[in-house]
Amino acid sequence: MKTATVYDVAAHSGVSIATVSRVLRRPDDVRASTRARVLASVRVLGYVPSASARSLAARRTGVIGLFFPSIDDEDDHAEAVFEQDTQVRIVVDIPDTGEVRPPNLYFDEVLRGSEREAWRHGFALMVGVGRGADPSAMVNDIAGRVDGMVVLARSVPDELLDHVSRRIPVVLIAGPRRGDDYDHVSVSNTEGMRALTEHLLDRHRVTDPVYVAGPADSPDDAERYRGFVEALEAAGLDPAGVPVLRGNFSRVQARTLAQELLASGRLPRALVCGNDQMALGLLDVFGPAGVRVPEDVIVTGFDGIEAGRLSTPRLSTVHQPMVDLGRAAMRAMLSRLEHPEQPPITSRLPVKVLLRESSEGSGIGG
Amino acid sequence: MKTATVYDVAAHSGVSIATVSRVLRRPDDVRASTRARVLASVRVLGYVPSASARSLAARRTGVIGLFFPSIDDEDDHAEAVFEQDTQVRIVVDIPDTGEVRPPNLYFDEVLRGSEREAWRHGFALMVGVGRGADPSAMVNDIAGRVDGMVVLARSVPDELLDHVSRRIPVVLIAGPRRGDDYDHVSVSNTEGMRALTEHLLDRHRVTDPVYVAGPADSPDDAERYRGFVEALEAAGLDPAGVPVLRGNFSRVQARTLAQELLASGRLPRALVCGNDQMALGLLDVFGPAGVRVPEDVIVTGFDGIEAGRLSTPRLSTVHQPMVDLGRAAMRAMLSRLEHPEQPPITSRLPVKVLLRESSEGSGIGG
DNA sequence: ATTGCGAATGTAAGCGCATACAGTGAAGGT
DNA sequence: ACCTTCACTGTATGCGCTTACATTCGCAAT
Repeated sequence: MKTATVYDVAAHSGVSIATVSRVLRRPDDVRASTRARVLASVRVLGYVPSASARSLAARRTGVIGLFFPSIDDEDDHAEAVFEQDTQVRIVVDIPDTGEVRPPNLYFDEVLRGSEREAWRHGFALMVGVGRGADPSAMVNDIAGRVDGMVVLARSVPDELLDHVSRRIPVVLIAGPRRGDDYDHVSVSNTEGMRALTEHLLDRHRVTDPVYVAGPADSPDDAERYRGFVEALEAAGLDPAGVPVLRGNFSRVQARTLAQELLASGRLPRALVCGNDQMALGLLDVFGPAGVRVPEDVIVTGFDGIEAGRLSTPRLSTVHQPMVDLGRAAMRAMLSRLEHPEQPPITSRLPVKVLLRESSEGSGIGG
Repeated sequence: MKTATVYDVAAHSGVSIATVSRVLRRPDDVRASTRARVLASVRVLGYVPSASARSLAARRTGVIGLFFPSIDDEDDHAEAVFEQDTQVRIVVDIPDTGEVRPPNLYFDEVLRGSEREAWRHGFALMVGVGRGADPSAMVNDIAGRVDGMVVLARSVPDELLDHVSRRIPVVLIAGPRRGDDYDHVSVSNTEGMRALTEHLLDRHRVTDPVYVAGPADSPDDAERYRGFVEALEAAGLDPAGVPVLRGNFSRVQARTLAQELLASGRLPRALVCGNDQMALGLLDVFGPAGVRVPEDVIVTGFDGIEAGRLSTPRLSTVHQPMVDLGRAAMRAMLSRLEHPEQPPITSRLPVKVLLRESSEGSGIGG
């Protein structure tokens, strides 16, 4: 059975294809009786309009693309599951502090926000996750299918971005600004970290904080570090005298840092981490080692991931509004599609400093 | 600047549009020198092929649709955030046991699995989340854009499903089988629950388990309950004599159940819950009330969500391979697209019983 | 130099729809 | 009775690409 087209519906209900099209797109332009007849045919024939044809004719697709970089490199362990013979396995699951699954909530939330905002405005969402070294094929593919594309962080090389942006508008989420040609949505990294650090300096009289940095090429981390430095300066401390531990945003690697720190024998009063994962990595080591948090050392993170809310002690951190990031990006895109000529807009979403037990002790109240 | 088309590229590089098309689709059919010339033009002109036109001409879109029901009805609280004046707010975040954000990890993971499998096979993914009462517009819209559609649980009414399935193949995830016309992927709910319950009955000599059920119309819960009953029967217990507490899968409501249970003064040896959320709700109440888990009462869940791995005590549960569910669904779809005539296939993914402290005590070892 | 033949390229016909424009008919005006 | 007007419907074109088929080219074999 071939799938039905406008022609089939038109023939079946005795009208022209133009009328069928009108019934679907602008029902009020068609007499009620005609409309009913056509809709009946649609039903009978199981007609679903081809979006390809429509997009081609209408010169717009009604789809927005969303492109993420990939963090979870768990990848190809997977085949085995499908060949399994038993339907149930029983496993005694011992506690461990490692990450069992990659905490990708970040993307998930951005996705959720975007998806919602897109549909609200009549757009569908197409998602792509960049894996491996060369996202260009995928990005190009998506770019050809959509009216606009939202790109996370630095998941796409500049050159490629320039290329696709000649066809469709591009909105960037987080990461650095690229030139000044794209709309850009991000969070107040600097302000958030500054506020958190100032809190430690002012309320807790910390005089020797140490910054636990992310990868050197992370623009987010750079912004956060800047906030840290600003707080130091505002408090009259010399940033040059404050040590920085170089991490890579990963929990595992942060454990190593913690061990080195313990081995060195000199613990600062506070460890300010560039993200939550690293902070959790420190906690993983300090707890068993008998180092009390926050009595012996204050630990703070950045991101506001769920795991930080469930850790012991719970993690003081700066919460980023991920869902809102997605929504804001989508709004920027919609605005851009409506007003193609408006100058690029940059928006910063506010963050929230969450003071919890890893800095405040159990007696809450900064 | 109009966006470039094949015609522009063809003119620019002095070939016909057919050759341009070949360079992009079947590069080997074109002489290397010509190919290079065309690619150069592509680059210069910023040409990105229109997927609409291609899909129309090729009679396939290269996109698979994925449709979820919505659980998070947090929805429209949201506007305020964008109007905020301050970039940072400082909040003393006191601990609470409630769910701060909806644990939608379920979908997230299915999505991740699907997305990955789709791209691996050269398909893009379009996602839709059904909100509100009438998903038909959205489903129809998606159906017109894709080569096949994966639908979660009972998010789409049968009638609509039948309609779109006349145009494209449909694969169902979880939920009940619909007729016998669709490919269907689910997990071993019954077997998993049976194995878990048998463990309690056999190893822990539980003789009076109580089942905490989900909503009466949940087919998943029904399957799980069946597993529970089978275990009882296998152990020679009469299922009719075993009480069932009716929950609704929510954590909040489960707390109420727990309180009623405490008020009644009669705690069974084990509470077997239809999902993790409810089990966590019970723990929320038992802990503060001084009821020890598992010493006073064993609590188990179902799903294997992250929160159950981070609770105190950690939750014994049956873990569903969500990512694999997504992948399996996508595989079923790809197989269907390749062999449209093959009879509908049903596949069940294995589950994993995770024994943790909410049933085993701290001295691990069943 | 011809012939033959595969490789490379061009020609042209849609794919299914939206939409500008033209046509039709009935109602209203004179 | 004739002209407008308006509401509705039909006709015809093209969106940008793929692909069957026709054509031409390069070059080895004759």
